[in-house]
Amino acid sequence: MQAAIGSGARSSAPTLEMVAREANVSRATVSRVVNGSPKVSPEVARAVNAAIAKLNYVPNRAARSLASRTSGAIALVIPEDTTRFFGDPYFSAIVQGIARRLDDSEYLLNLLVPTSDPSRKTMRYLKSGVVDGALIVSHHEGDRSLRDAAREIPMVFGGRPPNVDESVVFVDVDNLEGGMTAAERLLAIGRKRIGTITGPLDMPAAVDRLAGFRQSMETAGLPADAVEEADFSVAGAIAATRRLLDRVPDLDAVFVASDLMATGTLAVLRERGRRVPDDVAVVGFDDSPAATSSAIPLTTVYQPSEEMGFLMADLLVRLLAGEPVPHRNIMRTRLVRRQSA
Amino acid sequence: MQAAIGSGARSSAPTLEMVAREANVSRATVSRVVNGSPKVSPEVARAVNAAIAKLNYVPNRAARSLASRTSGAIALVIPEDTTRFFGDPYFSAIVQGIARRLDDSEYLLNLLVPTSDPSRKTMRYLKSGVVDGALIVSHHEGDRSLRDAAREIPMVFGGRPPNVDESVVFVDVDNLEGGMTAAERLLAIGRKRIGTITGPLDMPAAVDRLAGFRQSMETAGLPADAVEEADFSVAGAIAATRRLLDRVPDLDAVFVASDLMATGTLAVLRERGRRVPDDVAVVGFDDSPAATSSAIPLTTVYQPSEEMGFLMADLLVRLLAGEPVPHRNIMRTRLVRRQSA
DNA sequence: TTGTAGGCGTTATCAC
DNA sequence: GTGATAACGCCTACAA
Repeated sequence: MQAAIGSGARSSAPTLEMVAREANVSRATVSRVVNGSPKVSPEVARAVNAAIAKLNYVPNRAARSLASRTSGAIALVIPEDTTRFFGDPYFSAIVQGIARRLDDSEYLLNLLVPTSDPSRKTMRYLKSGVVDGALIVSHHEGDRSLRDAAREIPMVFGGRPPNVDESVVFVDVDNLEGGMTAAERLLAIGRKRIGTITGPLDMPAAVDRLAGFRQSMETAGLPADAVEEADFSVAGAIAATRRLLDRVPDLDAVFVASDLMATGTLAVLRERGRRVPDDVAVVGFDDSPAATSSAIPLTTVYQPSEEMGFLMADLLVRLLAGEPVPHRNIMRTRLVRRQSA
Repeated sequence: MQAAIGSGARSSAPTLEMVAREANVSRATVSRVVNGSPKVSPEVARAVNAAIAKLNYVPNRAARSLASRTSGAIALVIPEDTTRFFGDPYFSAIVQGIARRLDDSEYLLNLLVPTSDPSRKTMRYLKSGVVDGALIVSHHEGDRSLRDAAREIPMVFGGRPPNVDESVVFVDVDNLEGGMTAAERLLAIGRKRIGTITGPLDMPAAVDRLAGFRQSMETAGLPADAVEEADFSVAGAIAATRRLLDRVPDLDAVFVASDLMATGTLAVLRERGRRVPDDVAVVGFDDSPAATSSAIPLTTVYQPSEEMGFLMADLLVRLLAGEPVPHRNIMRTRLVRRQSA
């Protein structure tokens, strides 16, 4: 379909100029049509569009970018070990949602995977104008520089960054509510000695889930001392679960802060001969594929990961279009009952 | 560190012109220094570099791209359901390797996630000059158009595409050897009724692993009829394993074509009360994190996923630099013994 | 070795 | 509404 003339096809791509000639108008007019300017007469617009179709014209991104001082690209920043990032279905879903939203926009998605010195190189990059905006997923307390950059380049965070002010836009779920939901399920089925495996406590999501858990326990008049911190990885969860069982042998339920980690917890429970949910009930978090593919289907707290990604991208696109957008975008969680609790 | 002058910082970025003035040379000379041209006297180069440092100059990508007719970007094409793609540790590792290689190059990585009509839109995009080259991972028989595009834009495939000719460059592991390795382990521990769960048989990798398996079985004088096809997903593996067990009740070993799928197989075996490896031995493929985080650590066929990604990016970068590169890049596999076989 | 000058394909600011 | 005419920032012959 593409007018592939030998090997030089790419370099001889049709230009605005050629379209203008073909339609007997000026370049300016073609530009207006291409950019959907309202002040173009219908007939002329038709003629131009015909010429565009005939020549199979596609605007040159570099030229447009140079003249307009925008890049038409958005950065997806992953300040985390890639393997862990992509290995967690939660993030996969977010990326999926982002891609889906961007698919029918003009924006390109640039993958930014800071390796060694995250902040400095990444910041330079973000400020360099290579991208018009940035999407930041997962971030620890240390990423203060990234958060501050929100004043220089439009960005949207996935998950509430620490110490937010009005200048940062983020999408998150109500992790406090999520933690309470999990604890309440465990209480509802009559468990008394309930523990929890948390995420890294320098991450707000992990802190909030724990806080929700504690709150429910307190309300129920139960101690909330059976807490072990992990790092959202399977290996970390395995170690934490072992510590927890050693310390609290009479544990009869546990809330694990991510489904992926819960698979590790299930493995340890099995190795220790504890039946799930009979001896120890387990509630996860995410409702990711890990929840259903585990040995025992997980009862878990659903969070709309894919939609969160979609919303993140949507907010950024609107931000770039100059529209005002809400700063706090909190999505709701809900319990999904399966077999583990 | 960046000379942030109010809010207009980004738009007032230093240009070649300004550097030239600062160093008392022409723009051409600065350009030469920036692009590492050999024909610049040391003193002048020093002066220019000093000016660059002083002004904190960074070349404008759009302008460079427009003038040089290259984009400085590479596309990572994922012709697959994103969730499945990112959910598989094998792909995560490849992306990791790619990012690592590209990190100390000038190239940007563009994520291309074709949603609806893969070939046409993607092809248009690739040919449009938005990227200088492309990296293609995972692909089914249908992606003929993508493969043909290799003549128009430099690309490197991860995994051997179907019906390759000399024009396509790819990185792959010796899947035939891998299949044999797996089968031989099972034979070595004395199993007689050995089956296999394959990947989608429109993927060369799946076909080759099966062929290797069959070859070893034949050599051993054993039947290779206990074969069930799956799709590299956990859910698919679970279904396939159930079919296999129903059809071949006396199965005493199974080679599963990916670790991720093997976790599904383990779950089914457990649900059917078969002990692993006592009743049924299991060998996986990949040696991904899934292999060690599963309930029973998997004996598996290691493939250097991260290195494959690194090599893919490396080959493409060299290709773009005009260097000749080998077309077939086959990496070796090896058995990793753990508990499942 | 270094400088000059033209052009890369768009957008944007003016007049008309 | 439409059309000239500058930029936008850099690369690259070609000259010097």
